[in-house]
Amino acid sequence: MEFRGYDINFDEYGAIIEGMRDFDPIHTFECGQCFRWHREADGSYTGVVRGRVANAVYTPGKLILNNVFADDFEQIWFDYFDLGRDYSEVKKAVGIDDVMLKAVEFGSGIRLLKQEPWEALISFILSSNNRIPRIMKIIEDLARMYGRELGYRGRKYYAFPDVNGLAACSLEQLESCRAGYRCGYIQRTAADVAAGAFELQKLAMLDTADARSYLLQLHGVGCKVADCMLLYSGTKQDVFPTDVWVRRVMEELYFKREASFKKVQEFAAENFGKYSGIAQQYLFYYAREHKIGV
DNA sequence: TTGCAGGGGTCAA
DNA sequence: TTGACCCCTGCA
Repeated sequence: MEFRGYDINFDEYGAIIEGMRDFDPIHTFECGQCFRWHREADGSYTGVVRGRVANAVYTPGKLILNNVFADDFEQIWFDYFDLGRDYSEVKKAVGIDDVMLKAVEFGSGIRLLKQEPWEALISFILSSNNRIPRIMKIIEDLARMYGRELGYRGRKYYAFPDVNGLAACSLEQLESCRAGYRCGYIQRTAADVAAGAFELQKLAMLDTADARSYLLQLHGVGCKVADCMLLYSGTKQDVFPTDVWVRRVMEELYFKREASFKKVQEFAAENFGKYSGIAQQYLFYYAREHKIGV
């Protein structure tokens, strides 16, 4: 069948997407934006998204999503993989100089995954002062303890716990996932969202500055976490999540001297505009793999 | 083996 | 602006 410009076929295993451009599973799943895709021995990736398990196999031009069928593809996966976006246009817009041209070429298969907002919020609260493998482990533990059980190919997987699932947990229960002081943040945020004191669905209706301010009301959410949540939930693309490491990379690649957080943000807004967040992904992945800013 | 510094951040003083 | 925070990792 033809679906919004893609040639998609379904068999008993799942979806086969032909003519897939601007996608590489390593670039996309291992650039630091997501925490629930695991590489299998055969090089494919298995992940849990919105309570569904899928296995992604990629060969140039063709993406196979095992365990993904027509309804879910249209309702979940098309948006999740940002398939409606023309990345050649993004690349043109952010390829402003030699540095960015190199970064874009190196990470040419990065796609911004549109993750479930609640999961993105909690995941990035957990990311504070923390490293990727440990964040992945904490999220996996939380899902195993408080998420719905799912099965695929004889293995157990777990959905990310919903708002009420986490709001119902005591601090002691949350602490069993060994997230340390972040457990208190999770508990208060879950309580605020469950009580309706904070409405996640409002974020899409606000402009970027207001959405960021709104998120900052939550306990455990500062500028970096707010920008990550907005970017990786697919809510806003004109943010440039800046942590100490991104700042160091920008100093090395662009400023050639110390630069403030504000300076980095202004530079991104002026040069990358509405695609700042995607530009950050290319730059960040390039810098990490080339050990820039270490 | 043990001990210690520091981490892709946030909060509160 | 600065230290504390929970836990883990890397390194001496």
